[in-house]
This record gives sequence, structure tokens and C-alpha cells, in this order.
Amino acid sequence: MRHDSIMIPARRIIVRKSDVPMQMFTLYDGWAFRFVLLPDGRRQILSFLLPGDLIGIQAIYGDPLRFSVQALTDVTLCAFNAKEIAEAMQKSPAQMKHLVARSIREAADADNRVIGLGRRTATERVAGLILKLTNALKRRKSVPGENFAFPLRQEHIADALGLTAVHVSRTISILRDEGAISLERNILTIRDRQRLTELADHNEALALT
Amino acid sequence: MRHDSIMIPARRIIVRKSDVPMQMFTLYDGWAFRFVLLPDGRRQILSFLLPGDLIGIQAIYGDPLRFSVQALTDVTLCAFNAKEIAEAMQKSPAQMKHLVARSIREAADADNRVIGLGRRTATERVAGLILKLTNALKRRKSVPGENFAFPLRQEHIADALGLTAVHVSRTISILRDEGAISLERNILTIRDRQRLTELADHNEALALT
DNA sequence: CGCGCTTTTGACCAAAATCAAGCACTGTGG
DNA sequence: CCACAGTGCTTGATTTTGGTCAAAAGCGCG
Repeated sequence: MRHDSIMIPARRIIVRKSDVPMQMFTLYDGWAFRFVLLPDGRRQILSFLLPGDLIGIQAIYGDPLRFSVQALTDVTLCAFNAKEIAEAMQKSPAQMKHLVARSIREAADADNRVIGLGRRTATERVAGLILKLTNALKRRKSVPGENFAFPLRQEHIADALGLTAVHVSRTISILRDEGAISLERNILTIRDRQRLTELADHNEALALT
Repeated sequence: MRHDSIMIPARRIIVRKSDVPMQMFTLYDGWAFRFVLLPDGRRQILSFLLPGDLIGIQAIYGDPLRFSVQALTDVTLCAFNAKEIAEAMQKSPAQMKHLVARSIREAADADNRVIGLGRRTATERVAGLILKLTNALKRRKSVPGENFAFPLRQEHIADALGLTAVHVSRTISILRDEGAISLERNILTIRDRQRLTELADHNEALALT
């Protein structure tokens, strides 16, 4: 299938809530995040997007988006024409099946995020997020060691986890003091994955895909 | 398509996490809920299921379930054979499309639950849940007035919203004192929908589909 | 150097959890 | 018909967690 490759600079909005985009994107390189702005101006981050993630499956149905997506770093996208995809789907049950599987998996991820917010302390949430992100990175582009480019501001973490930026700062200090991670100048290092997992799991060994 | 109608008594587990069910169900009558048990014994309720909801789309793919489902009241289900459905899907793109649409919608619902847990007070959460449930009931089986059979224990509410049962009790007292609702012997009455909406929205007019 | 952005730290406050006791309603057995 | 056990709800006292407000320090950059 034909597709265009698009580059987008950090901080740019990629798609906006209520848009009815004509294209669907695969995030090819870089980080982005899905979010909504609440009427009082606060921002809820729904999830972070890493290379391999899809943006806007809704496009296939011509449904308006329920969230915006913003680039966190410079980002490379592959754009697919929504109409072409819809047509391909008609013809290929295999493709279609793939898509259903993908959206079922997405729903499962969202369930996991609900679990993650349910009844966990700040420390568990932050530790869990870091584990989830680094695991996903390892899985996708077999990163060798335990060092990661980490483009999130503490405010992003706060907006994703339902905490304040101030409290995220304190929480990260705890993780540092525990010797679990170090984080400076956007480089994250997992110093003690074991310990970090304990801090995250304290309650649950589950649900942090 | 052939299907069987099944009756299940209140409190019975309908499907269990990690099952690979051979059937998919439509909840025809009654209430149920999806949940996971965390290793420490706590329960996170993912969502409540009302008449019209599907249980276990995953079945079509032979994927194991990521959650259990339990009946809250006596419940009537329509069971569809998963294999038959999968075959029907192969043949009918329209059916398939319908399914994709459904699972996309489910993911959107899960996003909304994330928003709902993000950074809201106990009062907002409880008021929001009550609004969401009563709206859904009204939409599905055009209930006439503002009285609803309400089979949830306060512990269910707590497990869904990430609060303690004790605090849910206090919160409901507030809603009562505000004149927004009354709730006794499993009958919920919305006394002042306007006020209830204010208490829920205080921050956001959004996301309580 | 000085400005903006982010993070850190401190003092204080508010929301919700925890611990504990008591109450109300139901169903059961004597 | 009553005692009483079980379940769920309420209420109070106290503690913990995280939020708020404010100031200062670190860093990147023109």
C-alpha cells in the first residue's frame, strides 16, 4: 500500500480532538501522547505513544477523534489514506481481522490503565509507568542496556497519572533515594529493576504490561 | 444466527479471567460487572455491564480473557457460538465492520474511565458514576421517571472508583444532603439532576457519556 | 549575563484512608 | 415469636497521602 512519510517537530499537535482525519498514521520514530483538555484547562494524558503505535484508527470509519495527539519529540509518521485502507479491508478479511485484533488489544491496554489508576499510591504509579515505558521500548527496538532517552517532563507524568508535578518530583526523589533509577537531562537509567518492580508492585505484579 | 438464552443467578461468576470461552454473550437482562483480582486480594472493577453490552468479544479470536465477569443481579444472556460468529464474519464484511466499530467504541469508553479517575474528588467520581449509569439505563430501556433499581453495594462503587467503602458512604451522604439523590433499599432516585451534574462536573462537563 | 523553563524544597492544608464501634435489616433456628 | 448471626451501612477519631502556595535553585540558550 502506498504511504507517505511525514516528519513533525517536537511539541507540534499531530491531530486534534474532533478532527475527522483523512489519514491514519503509524508512529515510526519518536514519542507522542494522546490527551484531552478538560473544560477547566487541565490536561488528562490518556497514553504515551511509542514507535509502532497507530494513531487514529477511527479515521477508517470517518468518526471524529475523541482525543488530540501531540508530538513529544521530533517524530516520523507513516501516513495511510483512510479510504484506501477501508477499501483494502473490504477485500481482505485477514487485514480486517488484524485490525479487530489491534483494537481489542487497545481496549485491553486502556483497561490496564484503569487498573493502574484505581487504587495505587503515587510511588506505585510512577514506578509502574517507568517500567511500562521501558519494557515497551525494549520490546520494540531491542535497546541494549538500561539507559533510555526519556523526553517526558514531570508535568507529563503528572497529567498521565493524576498527580501534581510537585508531587511527581518528590516521588521521583524517592525512586532515586531507593537506588532504583537515575534520571537527569532526559536520560533515564534503571539502576535496580528488581527494586523498581517492588516499588511498583507493592500490591500487584500484574497489569503493567 | 442460532443462539441460546441462559439465565444466571445473582453473584454467580459468568466467565473467569484466563478462560478461553467458546461463546460470546450479549447481556440481555440484568446487571453484571467486569473485574480483576489483584494479587493482594483487592478487586478492581473495570466497568459495569448493562443490558445490551457484549461479554467477551475476545472469544472470537480464541484469546484468553483479561478479566472476569460476575452477575450483580439475576441475569439473562444470549449466547452465541464463537466459531459460528467467526465464520459469519469471514463472509460478511458488514458484520465485521460492526464488530470493529464496537471494539473501537469500547476502547473509547475505557479512555473515558481513565479520564474519570484521573484527578477528580470522591464526590465528583460518585456523582459521575451515578449519572453515567442512569443515563445508560435511560438510553437503553427508556425508563420513564427518575427511579432506578440500583443493585450496587457501596463496595462495588468503591472498587470501581478506587475509593474505600467507608468513604463512598460518606460521599453518598453528601449527595443526599445536597438533595441530589436518594438511595435506599436498592432504589435510587435522582431528586435533582441539575445539582447532581454540578457536583459531578465541578471540573468537567465532559467524559461522562 | 540574564531570561524562561523545569525541578526541587519547605511549610502548611485538605482529602481520603484507616481503625473501630455501633446500627439496621434479613434470614435462620430454637 | 424471639435470639442472634451475617451483611451492609453509618459515624467518629486519628493518621496518611497528596495538594497548594511560595520561594529558590539548576539548566539551556540567545
